[in-house]
Amino acid sequence: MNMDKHQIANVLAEMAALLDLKGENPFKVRAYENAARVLDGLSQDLDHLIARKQLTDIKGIGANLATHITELHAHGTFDEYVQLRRSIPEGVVAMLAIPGLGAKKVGTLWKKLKITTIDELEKMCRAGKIAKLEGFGEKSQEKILKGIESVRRFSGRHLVSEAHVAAAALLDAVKKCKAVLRAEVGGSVRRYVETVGDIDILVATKNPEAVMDYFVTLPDVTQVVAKGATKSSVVLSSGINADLRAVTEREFPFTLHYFTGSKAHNVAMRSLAKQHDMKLNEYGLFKGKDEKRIPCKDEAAIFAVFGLDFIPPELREDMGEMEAAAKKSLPRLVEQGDLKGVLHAHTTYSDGRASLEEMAFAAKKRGFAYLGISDHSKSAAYAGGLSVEQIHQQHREIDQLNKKLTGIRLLKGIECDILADGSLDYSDDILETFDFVIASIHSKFTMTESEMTKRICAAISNPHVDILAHPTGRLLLTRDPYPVDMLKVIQCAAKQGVAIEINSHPQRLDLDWRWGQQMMALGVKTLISPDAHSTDGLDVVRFGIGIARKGWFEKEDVLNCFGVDNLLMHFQRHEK
DNA sequence: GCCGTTTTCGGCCCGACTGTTTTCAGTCG
Repeated sequence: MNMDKHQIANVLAEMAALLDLKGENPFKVRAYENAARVLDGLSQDLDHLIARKQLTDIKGIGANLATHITELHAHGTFDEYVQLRRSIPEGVVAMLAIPGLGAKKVGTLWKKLKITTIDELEKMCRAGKIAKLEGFGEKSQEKILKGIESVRRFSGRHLVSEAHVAAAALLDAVKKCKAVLRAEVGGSVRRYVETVGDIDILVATKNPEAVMDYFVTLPDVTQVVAKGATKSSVVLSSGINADLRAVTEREFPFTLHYFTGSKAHNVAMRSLAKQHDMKLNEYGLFKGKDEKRIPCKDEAAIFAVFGLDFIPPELREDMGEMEAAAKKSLPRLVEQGDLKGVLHAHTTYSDGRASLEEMAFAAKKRGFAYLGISDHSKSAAYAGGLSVEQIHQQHREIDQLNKKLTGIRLLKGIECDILADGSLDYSDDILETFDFVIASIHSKFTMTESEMTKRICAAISNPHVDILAHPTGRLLLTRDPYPVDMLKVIQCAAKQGVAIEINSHPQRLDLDWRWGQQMMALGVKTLISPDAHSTDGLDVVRFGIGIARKGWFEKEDVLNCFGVDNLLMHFQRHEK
């Protein structure tokens, strides 16, 4: 079986966990974790690298991992992996997901009490057997039970959209504490990762004790996991975990940087500091043997010490941002204010809840100069897809509204289903009548990767198609993406001059931002679209902006940062 | 496991909090 890089990354990450459980050298464990992360974010063609034996050119992949990756790519497995898996039950690996349990403790539970599933662990806790185990106690037992509950209830991850709302509310609440001088949200929320495990709040204060007392007694806190002098950890009513760190004002920029991460970015920064004979931690930057403190008033000053431009939080994934910052070639990331309009909105003509006119007003109210309507096409029967007659009717209504309305222009579009064979839902003479055509998949997800890739490439090769929407079909925390060779799709989009959407729906956030740099290298544009099914649905573009920034996109790469004339010209030129 | 303009061997980021211990290992970020 042939594995793609994400499947291989999953195996390597599992290897890391298995090795950890075996008590292997922690640096070996880290090497596997690191390789998994690198592969997940790899923009080059893996087949190509393997064929040319260039895997070891990638930082973090040496001779051994290159062999394993090559083996996985060709056969879907390798000897050491098979043996390790055979020696450790699946349920034991699953126990690692329980907060408070790491490899060492899980190893003890497994070896001493022969526990191999989370269910068994729960029974043993309830029977009071865990508390008697050496190194454990009553509190550990309690904590494990709570941990099991949280794993089951929330599987530990949350959509960044939900986390953002919760984090903003929490930050507001924290700022109301008189002892708080400065406060910011850090962590994966600040980096805009599509799903997050918890919320990190960083605070500057002269009185950390007062801040901690205040924090753990906020009304939204349902459980206090830990409370210390500078760090506390709680569970909010939404089920999201939140951590708070309190430091001095002098330390704050370093704390904010450190707790924004990512882990990989921090490791890179600390290594860089070390090369400069400095030490970087969450409290400061220190030079030489006598650890002379180097003051920095903000994050930009920290980067500047190493000759780096300020790296926006979204880019801090150790995916080339350090090199770009050193070369002064970081992108000027797109901002919400750059959006001139939006495309991809539904109305009552198909499955939207608002009329054309209501959507037009809502878009205008949000400061957009144009709104591209794209209801579902006819085969999307479940969503009230439009018949040819309904299309004509909608176009007449749009023409009338455009005469009547000021300050907003409606564009005629369609979200056209890509059928199983890669053909589109309407004939060419119908497709020609739209200002723009979005193509997307809503059915027949179970195809092989090569079939699906062929299907999508066929669809976007139709000269009427301007945009490919939600290219992987994923629903975060709910449905995996369908199998598709994104690199081939991007190459095909480049050839056809087709843009690939960043769908801003909180559950989609699809395109995956990890493809951004590759898209821009090939000159493929994107579209930050709301996929709105109501007037409020227009507001989600702010999540799409976050993902676009994370993907290194600049406003020049984003179609709806174009003025309406340029946009229409772009679509027309592309059809010729 | 990986890596190298000090090194092909000996490093590999660093600190807080907890619980179970009487000085520290494990976990987490």
